[in-house]
Order: sequence, then structure tokens, then C-alpha cells
Amino acid sequence: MITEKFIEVVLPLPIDKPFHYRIPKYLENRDFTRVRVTVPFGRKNLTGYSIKAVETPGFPQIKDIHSIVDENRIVTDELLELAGWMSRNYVCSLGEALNAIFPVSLLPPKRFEAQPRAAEGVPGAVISSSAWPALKVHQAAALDRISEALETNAGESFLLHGVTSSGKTEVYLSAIKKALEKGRSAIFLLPEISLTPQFIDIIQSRFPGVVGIWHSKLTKTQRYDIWRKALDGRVKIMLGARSAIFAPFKRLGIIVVDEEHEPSYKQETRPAYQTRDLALKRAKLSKAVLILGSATPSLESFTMSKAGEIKLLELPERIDGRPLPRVKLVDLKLKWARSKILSAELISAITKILAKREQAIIFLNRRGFSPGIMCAQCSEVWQCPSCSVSLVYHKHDTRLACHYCNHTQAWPAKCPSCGSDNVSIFGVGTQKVEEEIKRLFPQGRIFRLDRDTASKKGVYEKTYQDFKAEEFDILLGTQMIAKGFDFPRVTLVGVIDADTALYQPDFRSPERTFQLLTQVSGRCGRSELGGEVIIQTKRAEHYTLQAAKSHDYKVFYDQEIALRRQMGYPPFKRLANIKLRSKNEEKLKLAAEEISAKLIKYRQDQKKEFEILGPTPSARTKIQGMFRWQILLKGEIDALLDAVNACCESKTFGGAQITIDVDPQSTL
DNA sequence: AGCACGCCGACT
DNA sequence: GTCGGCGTGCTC
Repeated sequence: MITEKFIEVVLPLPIDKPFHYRIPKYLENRDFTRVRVTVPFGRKNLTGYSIKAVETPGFPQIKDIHSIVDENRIVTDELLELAGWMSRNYVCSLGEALNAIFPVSLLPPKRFEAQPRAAEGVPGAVISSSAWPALKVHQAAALDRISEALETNAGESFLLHGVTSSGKTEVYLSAIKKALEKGRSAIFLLPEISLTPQFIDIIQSRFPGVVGIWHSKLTKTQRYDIWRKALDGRVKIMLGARSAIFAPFKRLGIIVVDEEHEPSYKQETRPAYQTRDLALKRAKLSKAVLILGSATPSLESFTMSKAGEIKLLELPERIDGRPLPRVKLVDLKLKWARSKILSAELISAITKILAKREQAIIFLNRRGFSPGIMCAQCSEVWQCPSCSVSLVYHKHDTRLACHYCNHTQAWPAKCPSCGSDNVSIFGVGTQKVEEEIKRLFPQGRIFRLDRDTASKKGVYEKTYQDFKAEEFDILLGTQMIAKGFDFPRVTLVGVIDADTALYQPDFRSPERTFQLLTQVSGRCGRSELGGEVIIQTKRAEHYTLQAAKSHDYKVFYDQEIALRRQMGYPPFKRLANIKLRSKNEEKLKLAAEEISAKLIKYRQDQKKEFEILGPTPSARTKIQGMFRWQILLKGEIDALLDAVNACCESKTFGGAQITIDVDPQSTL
């Protein structure tokens, strides 16, 4: 009798169990372990991962495998372990984790031709000898420490803390060069917005022919081509946003996570991983060196460096030796002069730079004209009908717009609740600031860059070029002007309102505000012209603003970490947010209460320790017609994961959809 | 995740 | 009488 062979396959579905298939006779001498296979599942075919061979089928009605996708084993021990870690830590199935690492969308295109493999490990062969500037003393010291770690091969991790323009990039590039000289590969992660053509040019000129650029606009064929080249060694450096952490290198030597504090490193969709933590885990597994770099490290990373889990490397000086710009906090509790938006100090600073033919960047983290519309009679505030947020008045089309969905409506002639026609706007958005600057400085040339003006393709790049060419004097905008822009003639940065970001009801608000203020401040004083930053606030005494004023990360860290400890927030305790959504508000509330009761019972029965905060309606109770509630768990990570696994096993509950966010970026 | 099956409300 | 809502359960 012929013995049949079976394999265990995990599928990219939220089902945490393997399925069994028979290996058909014509495929019986192929190696099936750790390759992608296409299998019949229900009434269609799915591509999954064959994990191991099994002798007996675990199911009576077993089906045959349809086909094999990969010629050779792709799922290495390291990456299988990484997938297992993701599955537990981000509460997803093994198949979902594997699908993040080896996407089933990365299938060989129909017309894909295999190319010859590159000779691996030719030291120095792929590195350009020109254009490598000499390192300054702090940079060289940091590089020495990293080079040592590359030698010892112990999977060491570093936090490279360097002020704006301290030359972190040259340290990264030199460290990558060392890794490549040892025949190993490199992953270089950036927040999506920092992946600019200028930076791509630099890295490609230093490492000609071996850099793979991994970004969201690649076609399927380009994506597969780069991935394939990384797999067989023709690409040695993968440069990209968070998903580049999964580059399939077999001899990974170094991982760089630049701007490691950036919230975009947290994936918001399933599996909701934190790239930074994944990088730490992958570096350990591959015995690779990890460099986390930032001018304003996340509280998590800096705390790890204090505990010695990662080594702190510091670049305390600007590369050009120039001082950081002078920061002035303008207290808005004091009298207004000629404007209700711009303080006398900011007006006089703008006047000066216009006279000197220099440039200014004005920052406000809110687009639109006015973020609130209120009835003066009965205080009714206009909200989006499908999202529980205020509508924002946009002056150019005199409409009210929701910033969470695409709803817009006409300006209300009368208040729907009291009939009064005394409807007024309050608050300030970028459009209103633009109007105000134009009123005060009719001679000044100003451009506003926010999601409304930059929605068309090429506007962002053109604005950059035009501002650089001094086609206008004042660049006004939101978050998107805070990062990466380097203009030598910008000598003034104005922050219209530091308070809204600071007083968001979220535990990370001070951290985000400090990071943002440090970042926008870094936009000026980048040349011999010097620079000044003016921050408008009603809370000038706040430690976050005081620390931003003195450019002192450590002062900020000490204050903020004391609060985190006192309140039991990360990194001292961890969070897991159980998010529930439903169209039916009543059912949602009941489901949330029932899950909460289950959690309380579990905690009692198992004698576990963690806090259960809620259930409560989420800060934005309704988004696009869906009501949202949440239960926030706080405690040791293992206790949280066990509790979530025990109490929220199904994806729906009482008509509500459940998603679990481990280490949420924000609790809003 | 899909997709089928199944059981209750308002329509030609 | 049926069309269709979404609640539940299954997929090797």
C-alpha cells in the first residue's frame, strides 16, 4: 500500500488553526515545508503557508493541494519565529502574521523571468568610494561603538539620540557600509513622508546598484522584483517605510529605524504591529545590529536606554557647529495688539524678515477656516451627521466640512434647534490665518500648504521648489511642513497655537507636542543667517513648552516619565485597547458591558492583576455612521494578552465588531 | 475573512 | 405570500 503524505497549511485569515491537505502524487517528491501553497478552501482557492508535513490527516474530508508557489523554502526559522511572536503580541493568527511578512499578494507575475543570482558577499564591491564625508568626533565615536557590535555579532541595539542636523544620516550610512563589507544586508526604515527623492539619490549614489526602494506606489511587478532581488542577494539594502522591516534577507546585518518616535511606525490595520518592537525582535533573531535614531526619542526607547537594554549614543552638536534657534514663548493671556490671531511679537518678527528679504514658516495644526460653528442664541454646535466631530467652516466654498468623512453641507441660514439666524464661527484654521496674514502684510507673498491645497499631485513638490527659489516669503501650513524641509533663508518659525495639541485628552499629548515643536523649530536657523522660533500659547509655564524653549530633551523626559510612572502609563504599564464598532448604539453598549463583565470575572477567577478602564464611548463616538466604544486594559503585557485571548476570542460579539489594539498609539 | 444557511419584519 | 435584513457557523 502506498503511504500518503499530508501537510499543515496556515491561511491568511483570522482563524488561528492550521488546515490539512493531501500532497497529490505528481508533487510527492517536492519539498513542501515552508513554502507558499495554493489550496482549495470552501468554494475558492487561497494561498497560504505550508508549515510542516504530517503523517495522518487531522480531518476526514481532506482535499489535495492545488499548487506550489515558491521554488524554494522562503519561510526561514527566524521569520517563522517572528511570525509566532507577532501572532501572540498583536493578537492575530499565525497566517495573518506570515502574510504581513510574506504577502500572498507577492506572487510571481505571469511573465516573470528568473535572473542570475548575484555573487554574494563580495566585500566593498558595491560601495562607491566617492562622496563619503569625514565624520566629526561624536559621529566617529558612535560609529566605532556600532562597528564593534557588528564584529561581536550579539544582536546589540542602539538608540542614536542626536539633535536636528547633528549628522545621524552619515552615521547610519557608514554603519550600513560596514555591514555590507562583512557580506551582510541592511534594512533602512523611514516614516513614509521622509522617503524623498533627495534622500533616495544620496543612498543610491553611496551604494550603487544594490538599494531596493520599497514604497506604496510600486506596481505589483516592481514589488515582486525588488522582493525577489532581496531574497537572492541582488538587493542588499532595503529602504522603505514600516513594511520594509520584512525584507527577506537571509544574512541581515543591520536595521536602521530613523525618526523612531514617529507614530506612523505603528500599523493601524490588522496585524496592528509596532515596527520599532518588531525591529528589536528581528535584530535579536538575526543577530543584527539595530539603530533607533531620533532627536526626540519615544519615552519607550529612551527608558530602554536608561535601563541598559539598548545602548545610548549621543550626537549633542549640530554638524555645522551652529547654535539651535532661539525659542520665544509668547503668552497669549497678555494683551492683543492688531490681531486676534498673531501676537505683536509674531507680527513684528514677520515684518522684520520681510524687510530683510528672508523667509518664514508659520505652523498651525488645523486646516480649514474655522473649526467650530455655533448658534449665538442657544449655543448649538454643528456636528457631522455621521461622525461625532464638529464641522469645519471652509471659506472658499462657504461650506461646512467633516474632516473624518467626506461629508460637506451648506452654511446654515438658521439654527435648526432654535431658529435663530445668529450663527457664528469660532476657532482658527489655516485658511483664517492665511487671510489674517494677507490683511496684515499685503506686500508679503504667502502660500498655504495643507491637505486641502496639497491634494492635487505635485503640489507638495512644487511648493518645496518654489519656496526654495524664493518665489514667496511665507509658507503657512499644517503637520506636513514640519518635517524634512530644509531652506537656508528661513529665519523665522511661528507656531500659532501650541495649546490644542498639548491639551488633547490623551496620555501621549505632551510627548507629541514636544516632538512637533522640536521638529518645526528645526526648520529655521539652518544657515549663517540664524533663526528665531515664536510659539504662541496660553500656558507658557507648562514643562513641555519650557523644555522645547531650551531644546532640552532630557528635562522634558524627566518630567514626563515621572507622570507616566505616577499614572501607570507606558512604558511602566502597557495598554491594550478593545475597540467595538456597530451601527446599533444600544447593542454596542450591551456588548461592551458584557465583554467588560467577562474580563472582570476572568481577572477574579484567574487571580490576575490588570486594570479595566471602561467600557466607555470612544472620544469620537461615531465615525462614518458607526458607533464606537472601547475598553482599555492596563497592566503587564502578558496579563493583558492572556486576558484578551480568553475574553475576546471571536471577532464579533452581540452584533459588534471587535478589534484589539495592543500598545495603542493614542487612546482617542 | 467570505460565504451559506436560517429565521423574523415590510413589501409587490 | 416572498424579498431581504444580519446573526451564526464553517471552511481541510
